[in-house]
Amino acid sequence: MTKEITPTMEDYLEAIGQLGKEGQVVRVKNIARQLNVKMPSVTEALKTLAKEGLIRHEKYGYVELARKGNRIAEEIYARHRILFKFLNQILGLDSKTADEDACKMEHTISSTALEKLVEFTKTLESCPQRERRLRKPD
Amino acid sequence: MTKEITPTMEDYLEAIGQLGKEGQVVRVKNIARQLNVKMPSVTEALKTLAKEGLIRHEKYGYVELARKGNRIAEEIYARHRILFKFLNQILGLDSKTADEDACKMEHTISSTALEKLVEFTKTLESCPQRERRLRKPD
DNA sequence: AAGATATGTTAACATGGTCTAACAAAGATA
DNA sequence: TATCTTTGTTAGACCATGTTAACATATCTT
Repeated sequence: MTKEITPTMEDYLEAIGQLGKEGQVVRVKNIARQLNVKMPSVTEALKTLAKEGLIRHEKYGYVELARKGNRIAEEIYARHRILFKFLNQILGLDSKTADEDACKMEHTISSTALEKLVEFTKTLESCPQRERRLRKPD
Repeated sequence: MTKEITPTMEDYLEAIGQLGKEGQVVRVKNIARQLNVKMPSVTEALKTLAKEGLIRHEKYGYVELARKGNRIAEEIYARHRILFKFLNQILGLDSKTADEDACKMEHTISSTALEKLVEFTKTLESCPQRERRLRKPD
């Protein structure tokens, strides 16, 4: 166990986390819609995630994150937010594109880079003459 | 033709471009070493690329980028440089990590984000009080 | 030119992710 | 409760990418 988890599986965990957070019941159908895949793909993925102990899921039932899965989901989502903020607020990218880009980059950027990015963003925000860059993103 | 090209194929084109630029003869073995894969994977990839008209390659012979393949290789490499510069010089990431991260992100970041990043980097470079951030990266 | 070495290719297989079509279970409603 | 609708699963296919092992060609050295 504790195999390497793939970007795709990270996406599934993140989606499950998001849906759960929105108070919705987490069902195969919702996950499928969220990730733009068909239901059989979800079923398949859930099998994998359950095997790794990252979620709980019984046939025809709801889906829940296990402790470990939740940790990963949170982590990925945090990455997403950091990237989104940078792309949208600092670079001034429109929010749709910023979100799409964040979705892809959140799986590949190194932790070190991410830390630097947080630090950097913080510095910029407290920089008196940031207005040139920080004008309304969308 | 003009099918969607995958990140993996982009990597092959980029590697071929790099090796060519270094004056080296481009051979299967070199590409394999560069990309950390075995030779049969390269052979396979070259077949795909040739079918798409992106490279020229005859059995047991050298490899050359076709016009279209070269265009893509250059494009990807340009993305790489932009990302590397930002990660290394602006964020202060060590050059090894910056290179690795750039390698992955170069395939996924949107053109719009990339343009903004160039602009942003330029602005920062001409910013009088950038020294806090632009201290020796490695 | 002959044989040894280096390089390249093919074949067979594995993995991960997706899909469609067909079937199964659950839930809603008459 | 019997049936219809919605949701979920299974089976089977496909594509992209990679591997190892075996074979083929080229190149080098004598």
